Amino acid sequence: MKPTIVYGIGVEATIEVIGGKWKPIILCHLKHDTRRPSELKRLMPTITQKMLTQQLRELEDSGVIDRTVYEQVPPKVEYSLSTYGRSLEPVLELLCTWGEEHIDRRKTQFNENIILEHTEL
Amino acid sequence: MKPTIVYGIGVEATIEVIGGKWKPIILCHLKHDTRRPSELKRLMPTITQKMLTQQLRELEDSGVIDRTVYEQVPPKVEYSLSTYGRSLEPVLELLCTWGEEHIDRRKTQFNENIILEHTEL
DNA sequence: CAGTATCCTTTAGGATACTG
DNA sequence: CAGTATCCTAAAGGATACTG
Repeated sequence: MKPTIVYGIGVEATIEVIGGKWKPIILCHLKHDTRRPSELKRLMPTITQKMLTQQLRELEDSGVIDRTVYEQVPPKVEYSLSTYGRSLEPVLELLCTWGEEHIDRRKTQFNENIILEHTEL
Repeated sequence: MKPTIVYGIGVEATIEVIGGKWKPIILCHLKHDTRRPSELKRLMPTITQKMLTQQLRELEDSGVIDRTVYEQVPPKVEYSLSTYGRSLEPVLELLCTWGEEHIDRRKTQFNENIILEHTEL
């Protein structure tokens, strides 16, 4: 018999899947495109190799991303949202756009110096 | 001159405001209702007094919730989404519903024993 | 290029006791 | 009731070196 898990509200289950410092960012970068680890590293210059791999494994274990390995030398790997992971697209979209609007607000209301690099690789 | 802050993608700014273990849960409980600290504590039995106060302060500092103090004995305090915080409502709504659907999936696809207490106080 | 393994630091989070 | 203050632990995260 499996243990019983109790949640008080739906968002608790969401946090378990996409919570943390890096997962939402990784997922947003996979939102429209398949990405290689080296691309993700360039998109997130401050993430360490260890954290990148670790977070990608956890997202894979949760079933929201797919890992595709091309058997060649040098190795090539691609990550993408899984079929199930695509159900997160609306969530990720809102998380991104709210942040963009929040940045605008901080610029205009509070005169903060903020740069949003909308990197295209 | 204020320092320059650099973001790679919008969601990074969102995480700074609603990231962490407790903030999304607190905000979801404030999504439709004004709540007293004691109510929040009952809705989140596993949060400690310290974390509750701390997270509420941070949300207040970010400008997404309001704190209303009624000058009476015993003291009465109420927290609610601020005008600006209400811009988060669509985000919070999606975070909740995605979690609910994720729980359903885990129940039906993987036969996990999960209880979602949709507590009404 | 993609990933492991090890060790280390930081910080998020918790237990407990106390106050107006 | 709402909140502080102190101390402590666990977990998240990072630096570095190495491998197929």
